Amino acid sequence: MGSPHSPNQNHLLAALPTAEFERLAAHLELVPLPLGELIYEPGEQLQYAYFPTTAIVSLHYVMESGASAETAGVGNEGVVGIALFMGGDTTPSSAVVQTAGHAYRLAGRLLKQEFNRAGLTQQLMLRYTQALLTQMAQTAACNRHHTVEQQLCRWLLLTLDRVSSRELIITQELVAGMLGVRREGITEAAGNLQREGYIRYRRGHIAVLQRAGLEARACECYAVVKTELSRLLSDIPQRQVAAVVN
Amino acid sequence: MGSPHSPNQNHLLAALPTAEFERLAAHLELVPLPLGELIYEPGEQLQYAYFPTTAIVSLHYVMESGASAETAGVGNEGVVGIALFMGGDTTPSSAVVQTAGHAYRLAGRLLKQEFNRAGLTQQLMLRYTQALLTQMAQTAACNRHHTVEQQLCRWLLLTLDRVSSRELIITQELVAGMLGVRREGITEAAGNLQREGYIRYRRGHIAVLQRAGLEARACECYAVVKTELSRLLSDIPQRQVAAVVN
DNA sequence: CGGCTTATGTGGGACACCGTACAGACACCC
DNA sequence: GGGTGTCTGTACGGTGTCCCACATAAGCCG
Repeated sequence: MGSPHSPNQNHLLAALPTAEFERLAAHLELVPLPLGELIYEPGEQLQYAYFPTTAIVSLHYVMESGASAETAGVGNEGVVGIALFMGGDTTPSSAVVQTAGHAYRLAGRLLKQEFNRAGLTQQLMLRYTQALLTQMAQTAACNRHHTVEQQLCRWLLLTLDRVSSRELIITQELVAGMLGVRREGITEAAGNLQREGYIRYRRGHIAVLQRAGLEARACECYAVVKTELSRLLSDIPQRQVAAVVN
Repeated sequence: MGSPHSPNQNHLLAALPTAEFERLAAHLELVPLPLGELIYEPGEQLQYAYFPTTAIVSLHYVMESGASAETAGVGNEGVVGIALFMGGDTTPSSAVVQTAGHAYRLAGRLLKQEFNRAGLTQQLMLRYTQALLTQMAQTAACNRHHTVEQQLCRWLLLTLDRVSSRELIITQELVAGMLGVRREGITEAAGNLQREGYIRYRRGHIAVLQRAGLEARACECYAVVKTELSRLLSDIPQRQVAAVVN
């Protein structure tokens, strides 16, 4: 079978009540997001919100020195472009595609319109935003106190949760860029994890063999982010539609 | 003269249109916030939102190891307890009074009610939340890349902007706790700044003599947070009223 | 298949920060 | 006014990460 795309692959869209979803559905546009694509730059007026299905987008800040750091990631659990309904219309950070895939995009005006109807869409967007806030706060604490290896484990787990496969297509160089550390630091940490048999990698590919191993090595931050996300969004019933198998 | 408290000392409350302010005013309760008071703990169901006037509250996360780090600070520019209207009702972080002073507190139910009227209160709260998000994202990047001295300068400036005096009442030990670094690191950095003549300190007091010096030594993060806050909130007209003496 | 680009592995020296330990000094309170 | 608890200054070795340089190897493409 091919790859039947559906908005329901995005958890937020899948959770919208039928009436609200119907209003948006016609305007959802499936777009491919190639690795490295810049979705928005600092200060740029956002035009669209993106609901990733298979793609993963990294929100990160680039410093004057050129150094950068990811502050949060967005996959099929969320939406890129919260500034649209929060009222700022832009942010000082940028959004870059970290894992190639697809997303449904929606004109900012329409999302804002639906948000202002104060229905479940609004509630969902606000709750997701709070989860994002937690992710950023946790990243801040994690950057302060945890080792590169712990952070790598956290990052791998969070990324893994957003893709259907157990293999990530990304180079160590790019991972280093995400975490804001040296490439060699990733090489060393990944080497340790491979020696333990938790992962196996080759040029541009990282396969996770033992999730449990990574979870044991990761810092608490992974669990905190994960738990908070499900706490905030899980009690909202998913609109049940024929499950789309990918 | 004494110290005439007024809700208008808090920028958010001061920006509410008359009608909306009037609905809340009767329920605003002035409370003293002593240094170190725990406003809420991780996972605790919030009861009140706090609008600081002279107090400063630190949002921070305490790790399993006992180490901790501030993820954002809230002073007279903001509100403590955004989880109330974001829908989560609680957060994994805690809120502690970093500078003693006062705040107006408001029952969570009432804030949420007013928020749901979808007037300017909602818009203000959302915009402030976005500013808070930026602050957390910036803290994450800052923790990754900048030195203790740079971060101390950023922290001093942000704190200074929230108080009326140029002197902060806080020990180096507590500052270290905020930034999540060793106390000795602060001693050393503060020593440098004092030698340059930018600040002068004695047990539990830090006086800023040359703001410009601190600004030159601080990382860009201070300016980013500051600029974003004013971008998001400055274009909202402040309600001009006769100062209310309480 | 052979060459070239790009990713990964390794090592050495530098530096910032940590952990610990302890000495001095200030401010408060009895 | 003297004791006492707390805050601040200083020093030491240890460690994690950075910066730089270069070796090796994998995959792509002609």
